[in-house]
Amino acid sequence: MKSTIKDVAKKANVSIATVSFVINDSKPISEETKNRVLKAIKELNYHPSKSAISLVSGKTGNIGFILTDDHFLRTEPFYTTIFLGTEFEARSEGYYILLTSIRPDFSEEDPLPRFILNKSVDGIIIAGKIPHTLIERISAYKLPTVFIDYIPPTNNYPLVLIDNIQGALLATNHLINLRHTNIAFIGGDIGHPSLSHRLYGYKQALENANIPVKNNLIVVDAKYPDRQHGFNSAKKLFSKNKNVTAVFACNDAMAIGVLHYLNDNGYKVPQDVSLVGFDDVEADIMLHPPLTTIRVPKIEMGVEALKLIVNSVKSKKSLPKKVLVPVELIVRESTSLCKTK
Amino acid sequence: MKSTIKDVAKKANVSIATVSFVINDSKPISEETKNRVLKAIKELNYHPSKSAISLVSGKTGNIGFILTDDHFLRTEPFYTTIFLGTEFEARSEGYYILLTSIRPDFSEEDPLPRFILNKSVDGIIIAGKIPHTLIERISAYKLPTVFIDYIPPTNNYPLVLIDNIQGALLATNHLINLRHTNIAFIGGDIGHPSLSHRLYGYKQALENANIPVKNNLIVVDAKYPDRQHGFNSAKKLFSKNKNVTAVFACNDAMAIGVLHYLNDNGYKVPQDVSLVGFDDVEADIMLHPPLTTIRVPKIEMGVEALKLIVNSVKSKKSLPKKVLVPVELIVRESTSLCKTK
DNA sequence: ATGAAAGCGCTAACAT
DNA sequence: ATGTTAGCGCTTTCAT
Repeated sequence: MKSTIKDVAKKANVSIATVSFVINDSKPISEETKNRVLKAIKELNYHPSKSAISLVSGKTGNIGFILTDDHFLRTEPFYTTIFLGTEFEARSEGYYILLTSIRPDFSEEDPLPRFILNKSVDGIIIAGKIPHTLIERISAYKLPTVFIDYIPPTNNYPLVLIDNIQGALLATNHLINLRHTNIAFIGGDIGHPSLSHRLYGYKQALENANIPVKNNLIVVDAKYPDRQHGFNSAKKLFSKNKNVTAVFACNDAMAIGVLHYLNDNGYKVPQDVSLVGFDDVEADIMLHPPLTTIRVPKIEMGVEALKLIVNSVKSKKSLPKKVLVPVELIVRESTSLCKTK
Repeated sequence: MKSTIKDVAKKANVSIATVSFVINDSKPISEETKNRVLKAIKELNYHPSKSAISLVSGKTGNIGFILTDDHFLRTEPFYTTIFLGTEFEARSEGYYILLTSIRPDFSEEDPLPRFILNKSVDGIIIAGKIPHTLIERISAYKLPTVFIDYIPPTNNYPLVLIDNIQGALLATNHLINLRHTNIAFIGGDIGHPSLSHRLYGYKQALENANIPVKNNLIVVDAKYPDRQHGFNSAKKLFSKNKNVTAVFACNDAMAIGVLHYLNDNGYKVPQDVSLVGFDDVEADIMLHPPLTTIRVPKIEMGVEALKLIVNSVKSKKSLPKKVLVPVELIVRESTSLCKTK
C-alpha cells in the first residue's frame, strides 16, 4: 500500500536518485523527466518517509516546546495561545512541535524532557520563566534554543519578548491622561523580567509626568501573579491607602483579583477606582466592567519564535537576536476620568 | 558527543546485535554481558535514535492529538488538562504526542492535519466535539483512533467518556437532599452527548425523587456552554421564575456565568440560590463563594485514552472498547439547605 | 549466548 | 542530466 521512492523510480523509469533530486530540487533535472516523476508521485500518492529522511539527514523535523505545568494549566490561556502560534508557523515550515511540560520546581534529579535525551528535536522553544538548573542542563546538549517571554541568566540566546516597558508606559500614561495622580502598581514574582520591566515602565511614566513615585502605592510582594494574589494585594493596598484612584496591575490575572476585591468592598469601577491590566486575556471582556488593558500579540510571538528557531536550525549558528513584539492599549470600561479634587 | 549503538557495542566488547537484544530484552543474554552493556549505555549516555527505530519498524512512535481551536483556547483548561494526561502517559510508553488544532467549522476543503497526510502518527486521539466531515475523512486513513468526551456518529471506536449521567445524578441528588424542589437546569449545545446526558441525569434524579420535571426550569438553548451564555441563560431563567432555589449548570463555565448574574442581581449564593456546576475547573475555588461541582478526572482521561490507542496500535485491531471514567461530588460553599417554606 | 549481515527508505557524493 | 552506491542507526533472521 505505502509506496516508497523505489516504486516511484520504477514507475517513472528513472533511478531513485533522480526521484530524490526532483523532490528536493537539489539538482537540475530535465523538464520532461521531472514531469514524469511528479506524475508517478501523484499517482502513487507517495509521501517520503520522515524517519528515513531524519536518519540520513540527522535532522528530526521536530521542535521541542517546554513550559511549566502551571503555565500550561493556568486558567488564562496565555502561553497556550503562544504555543498555538508556533504550531501555525510550524505547519507552513513543515515542522512538528513536541510539547512537554515540566514542574516549576524542576530539580537536579528530575529527568530532562525525553525529546532532548532522545535527540528527537532539532531545536527548543522555552516559554515563560523556567528553573535555571534546567536551562543549564539543556545547554549542555547544544541545541538551538529560543526563549519566549523570559530572559535567561546567560543572555546569548535568541529571544522573543514583549515590549513590556512600552506597555507599562502606555497603561500608566493612559491613567495620567485621565488626570489620575494616585496611581498604584500591583505586581508579583518580581524576579520575572517581564514583570519588573512593567514596574520600571510605570515608574518611568510617573517621573516623566512629574508625579512622585510613592513606595506605599507599589505592592509587589506576591510570589505569583494570579487572581488570588491580586485580591490579596488589593486588600493590602486599600486597607492602608484610601486615596488611591487608579491601579495598574502587572497582568490581567492580578487585575481580575483586584476587581474582585473592589467589587466586594464597595468600590465602584471605574467611578471610584480606574483599573488597567496587561495581557489582554480572553476573560477581560466578560468582566464587569470589561477591563482596559495592554494587548500582547500572543499568536505572533509564537510565530516569531518558530521563525527564529528554524533559522538557527538551518544556519547552524544561533545568533542572539532579540525580537520585541509591540503592544497596544485597549481602552474598555474599567478606566475613566479622575473625579477626586 | 552523540553515541550510537556501535559505540556501545565497542565499549562493551559485544556486537551491535547483542546491544539491541539487551535494550529490547528480545533474546536471552547472560547476566554478565547484559550488565556490561548496560554499563556502557549509561557511561555513554546512549539513547537509541528514534528515526532509525521508526525506519526499521515502520512505526513512528507518534500519536496525533486533535481538538478544535475553541476547545484549545477556552479559558478553562479542560481539554488542555486531558492533553497533559496523554502526555504523561506517552512519556512512560515512549510515545510523542503531536498536537494540532482545527477550526470548529472545519469543511470539506480544509486540509487534514499534516501528520495524517504524512503518515507521521501511528494513531489518533480526538478530544471533544469535532465536525463529522473530519471524522469521515480521517477514517479513510484507517489509523487507530480513540475519542475522548465525544461519541462519534459511527460508533465503533474506542471511547473515553465521562460518567455524565452519574455525575448529574450526584449533583441533582445533592440539591434534593438539601430539600430543594425548584431545581433548574442550565445547559447549552445540547447536540453534545455529554451535555444531553447531564440533562438526562438531572431529569432522572427528579423523577426518582418524585419531583415533577418542569420545562420552564430547563434552559438549554445556548449554542455554546460558556460563561457568557451562562449569564444570559440565568437572566432568562430568573426573569420568568422567581421561586427557583437551586440551579444545576451543565458545566462550571456556565455556572460561573450564572453566579455572575446572581451576584449582579442581588441574589445571595447559597442563601437564596444554591448552585452546582460540573467539571471541577481550577477557577471554582476562587469564586465567591467557591463552587460545589462534579469532579471529572481529566488527567486520568488522557491517560486512559493513550493506553487505549497504544493497545490499538500494538494489536493492529482497534476494538470498540468504552472507558467510563468515574466522577465525584465536591461540596463547597455554593450550596446549602433550602430555606423556602 | 552471541555475532555477521541484510535491509528499512532516503540523501549525497561520485560516476558516467 | 542521470545513475550507482555507500551509508545513516537500528532490528532481525540466520549462523556459529
